[in-house]
Amino acid sequence: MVLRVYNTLTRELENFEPMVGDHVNMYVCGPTVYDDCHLGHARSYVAFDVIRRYLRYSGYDVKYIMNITDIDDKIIQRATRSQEDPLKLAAKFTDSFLEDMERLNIHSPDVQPKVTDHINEIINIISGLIDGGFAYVTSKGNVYFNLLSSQDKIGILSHQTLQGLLEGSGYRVGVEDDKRHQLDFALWKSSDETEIGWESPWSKGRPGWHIECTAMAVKYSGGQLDIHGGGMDLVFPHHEAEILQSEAYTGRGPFSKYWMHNGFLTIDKEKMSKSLDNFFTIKDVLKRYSPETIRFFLVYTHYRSTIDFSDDNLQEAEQAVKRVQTAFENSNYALINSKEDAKDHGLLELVSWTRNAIKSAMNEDFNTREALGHLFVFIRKLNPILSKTDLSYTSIEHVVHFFEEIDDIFGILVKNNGQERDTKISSDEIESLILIREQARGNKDWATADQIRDQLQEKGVVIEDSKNGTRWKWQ
RNA sequence: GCCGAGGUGACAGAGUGGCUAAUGUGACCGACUGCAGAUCGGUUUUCCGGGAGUUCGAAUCUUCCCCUCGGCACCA
Repeated sequence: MVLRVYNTLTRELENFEPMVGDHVNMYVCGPTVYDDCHLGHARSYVAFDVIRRYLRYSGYDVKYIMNITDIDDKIIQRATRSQEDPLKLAAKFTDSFLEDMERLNIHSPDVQPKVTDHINEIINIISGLIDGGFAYVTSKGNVYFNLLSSQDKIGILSHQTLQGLLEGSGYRVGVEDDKRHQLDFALWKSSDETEIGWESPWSKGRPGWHIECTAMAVKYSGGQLDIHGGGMDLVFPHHEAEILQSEAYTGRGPFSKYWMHNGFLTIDKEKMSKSLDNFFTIKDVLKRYSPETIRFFLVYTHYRSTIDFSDDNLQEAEQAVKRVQTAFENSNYALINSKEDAKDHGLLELVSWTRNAIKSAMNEDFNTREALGHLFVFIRKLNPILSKTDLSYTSIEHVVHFFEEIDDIFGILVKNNGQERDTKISSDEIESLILIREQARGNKDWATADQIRDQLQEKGVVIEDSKNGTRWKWQ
């Protein structure tokens, strides 16, 4: 089976072939840490987390790089307003971001560089660009990329002509008057006395918006990436600027072989964004839904499609993910009642069929929706088998491992089973109450049985009777 | 203006030339159960925006039209 990936560069599904063997250099644009991340960020980072996990699952040796932009005009503005040190503000929101990522079960990148740790690299690259005639310094100490030096690459990713770009940006003419061409973009911005800045050959200043990604991507990939990802809104100008300046600097192309972009998260069919002020932070949403529910909600739609945020959709996800988790719990429970050398009931074949179905779905540009559809079919067929009393240990164990295997890709099962609980009742007490209840049930003393069940319920213990006996779990 | 994505059942959302069009959620009915939970079956479901065309055959290809959303130097 061949993995196929949609490439924004060519607007086509292409067979995925890394530049060197099985090694994949993957770079995803991380956050600018001037505020808490909202659910739109989560959408992007979860999407690429799944892509990265699937690549690894498929046997690729993935180096996953995600930057943190911890200096930028927005950070400066925010810090000025709240009279904080910009770097401290950035550090605070970096911590907040990392906490969100962990809660959403997003694996840490292999490298997570910060812009402020790479000012020297940035300065060196800008110097290289100036020396090569790709950038120029102005009398104000700003450095701009000279767009006309790379005319053949303008519009390479956005698929726009220079003329089209000019028309679109027409009303913004004259914002910075020291540019030679209105589409030239800043590599270095000089800071005034009150603003934070670093010494450079041109001025005390700070990096422009796009250059930091070039600096870090080039440093950690060696110059060329296999995959560069990010939100759809970064295609232009951010990613296009990266291509121009990176290829100008390294003299090599392509800067990235595949460009992947995730679709937006909308709310009431409008893009969720800071500027529209219609966003929910990840922390807001985590107060109302479990991390697994949120992840499932995000993964249950193909990464390039738009997802609409609504309580209805979150509640659907909550129910759906519960179904998966219950099936996993029930499989673990079935393990207890299984026997050596008992019947397989077609489980091995079911697992292997499902694995293949999920792989073919994922190989088609990471079609998570279809893949999870296959998982649900698996669960529907699995459930009746789990209630059988003559199941083979080996087969059930296979099923349990299969859930874990698939979850390495999606990350939606509850992980913290061993978590200590703040409870007023011990497992032993629960077990003995269940035993008493069993006797009552044997005598058809339903009143006592129900009373015990209610008693346990009050302490957060859920009782479930089945053919294989009574089981309990924390609510 | 330029560029792009999309319109599939109650809702969400796959499928992109060929079995009665996945899957999830909801609602209703039934099975199982002392009851509950979990689960299973059935119904809602002959649902592919509209017209024309290509084809033995179209949700899928071509063309025209209608509608929605997004990008175009703040953005995941």
